[in-house]
Amino acid sequence: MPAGMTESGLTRSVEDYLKAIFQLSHQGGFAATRDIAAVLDLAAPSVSGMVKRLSEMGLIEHVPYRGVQLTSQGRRAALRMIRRHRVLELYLTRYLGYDWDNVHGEAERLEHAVSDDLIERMAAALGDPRYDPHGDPIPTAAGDIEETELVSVADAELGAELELRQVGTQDPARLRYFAEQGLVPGVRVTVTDRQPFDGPTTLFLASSGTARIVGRELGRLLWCAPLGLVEER
Amino acid sequence: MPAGMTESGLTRSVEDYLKAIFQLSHQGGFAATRDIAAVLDLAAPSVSGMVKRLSEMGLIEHVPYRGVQLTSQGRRAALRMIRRHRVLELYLTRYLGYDWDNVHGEAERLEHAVSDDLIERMAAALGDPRYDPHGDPIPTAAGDIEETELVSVADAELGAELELRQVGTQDPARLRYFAEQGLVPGVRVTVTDRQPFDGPTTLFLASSGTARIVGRELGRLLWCAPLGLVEER
DNA sequence: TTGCCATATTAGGCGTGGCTAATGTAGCTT
DNA sequence: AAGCTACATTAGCCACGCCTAATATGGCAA
Repeated sequence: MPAGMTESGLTRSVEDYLKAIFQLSHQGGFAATRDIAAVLDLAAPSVSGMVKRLSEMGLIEHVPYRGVQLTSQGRRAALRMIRRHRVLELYLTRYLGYDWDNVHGEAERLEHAVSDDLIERMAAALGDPRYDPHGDPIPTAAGDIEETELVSVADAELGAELELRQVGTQDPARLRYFAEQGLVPGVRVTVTDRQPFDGPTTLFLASSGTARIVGRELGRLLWCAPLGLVEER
Repeated sequence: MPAGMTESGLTRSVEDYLKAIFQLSHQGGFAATRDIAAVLDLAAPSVSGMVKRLSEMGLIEHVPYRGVQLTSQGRRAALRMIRRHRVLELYLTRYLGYDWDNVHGEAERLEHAVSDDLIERMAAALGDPRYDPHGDPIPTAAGDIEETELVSVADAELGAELELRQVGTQDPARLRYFAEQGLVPGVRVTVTDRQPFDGPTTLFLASSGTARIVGRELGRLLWCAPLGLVEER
C-alpha cells in the first residue's frame, strides 16, 4: 500500500475533502468549488486539482462549473469520518475532561489516525451512543445516519414549544456562551417573542423559568424539534 | 504554519526518523544510514536525503560515511515522541481493552496526532505512570528518562536471581508467547542452567514454582535487574 | 599495496497536495 | 446583444518524501 495513507486507503486530505463535501451538499445539492475551498481554508485551484483526483477515484461526480456530489462510495467514506469524529468528541468529553468547546480540534486530528477497531472500542465504552456533545447524530458503523427535520430558533414560529437538539457551531467562544446561557441539547424552550426586521428571538426556558434573547446569527445555530412530536432519545 | 505538520512543528516522517535514531544510538554512538533504513523500512538513499534535512534543521549531527547523532534539540523531540507512544500504549491497554501484543501499531499512528494536552490528560488519568505495558520507562513531560543497567536473560550469570523488567520486542507472536509462559515485567526468576555453545537458558519462576527454557533469540529480549539491588518501583 | 565489497551518497524521477498567475465560462445587467 | 463580474479551471511552480540507478568511499583481506 502506498505511503501517506490512513486505514481507509485514503489520504488525510482526501478524507477532509469528503467530509467537507458531505457537509456542503447536505440537502442533496452540489458543493461548489469555492465553498469547499472556504471550508478547508485552501485556494480554489487546489480544490480544482483535488476534485479531478477524487472524481477519477470514483468518490465524487464532478459537473464542471457546477460543483460536485458524493458518489455512494464517497458518501460512505464521508460518513465513516463523521462517525469517527463524533465518537472521538464524545469519548474525549466523557472520559478525558474535554469540554464541548475545545474538543473539536483534537478530534479533527485523531479522526485520521485511529483504527476502526479503536473507534468501535470507544463506542462500546460509551454504550453505542447516538449523539455527540453538540447533539449531532453519530452515524452507525454500517453508515446510517439519523435525519431529523429540525427548525432553527431564528426561524421557529412564535409560541412554538421546542426541544433544543443540535448546536451547529464549533466556535469555542459561541459554545461557551451557549453553555453559560443554558442553551444546550435537551433543554426545552418556548418561543415567546421576535423583534421585526430579522430581529432577535426571545426564548422562555422551562427548566430555569427564565428568558433568553437570541440574535439572528446565534439563533441560526440552535436547532430544535417541535415538542409533542418529540420521540424518545 | 506550513502544511503536513504535527503539533511539534515537525512532520510525521521527521518524528519517526528521530525516534529511530534515538533507539539506534542508545549507547551514545552513531546511528548508521542503513540501520535507520532497516528500522523504518526505507531505501538507504531516502535516509541520506532526510539526514541532510534533519541536519539542516539542527536536529542531528551528521558525519558523512559514519552516521548521525541527535543534537540536544533532536533528543528532546525524540523523547517527546517516546513519551507519547508509551503513554498511549498504557492508556489503550488500561482503558480500552488492548493487550500488550496488539497495542503497538495503534500507538504508532496516534503518537503523531494527539496533542500534548491529551497526552498529559491520559498520563494524569493513569496516575503519572513510569512504565509502559512492556516495562519500558516513560520519559517525563520534562524529557527525563530513567536509565537502568539491565542484563538480558541470555547473558545473565548462572545462579543469578533476577526481576524481569522489560520485554524488548513488539512482535505480537513473541509477546503472546511470553505472556503464556508467565514471562512478564515484575516476575522473579532464577537462572538455573544454560546449555553450552550459546544454548538456551533455564529459568526458575519463583511465583509459580515452575521452570522455563528460553532460547538465545528470545532470551535477548528479556531484560532483568539483579534481585537484591532492586529498588522499589 | 591493491582490490573488493559493503555502505553511503548523488543524480534524476515521481506522486501528493499545496500555491500564484493567467485564462475560460456562466449568468446577470444594462 | 454586449459586457461585466464572480467563479472555475488550466498552466506552471514548489516542498516533501519516497524510489531506482549510478557513483563514491572506507575498511578489510589477499
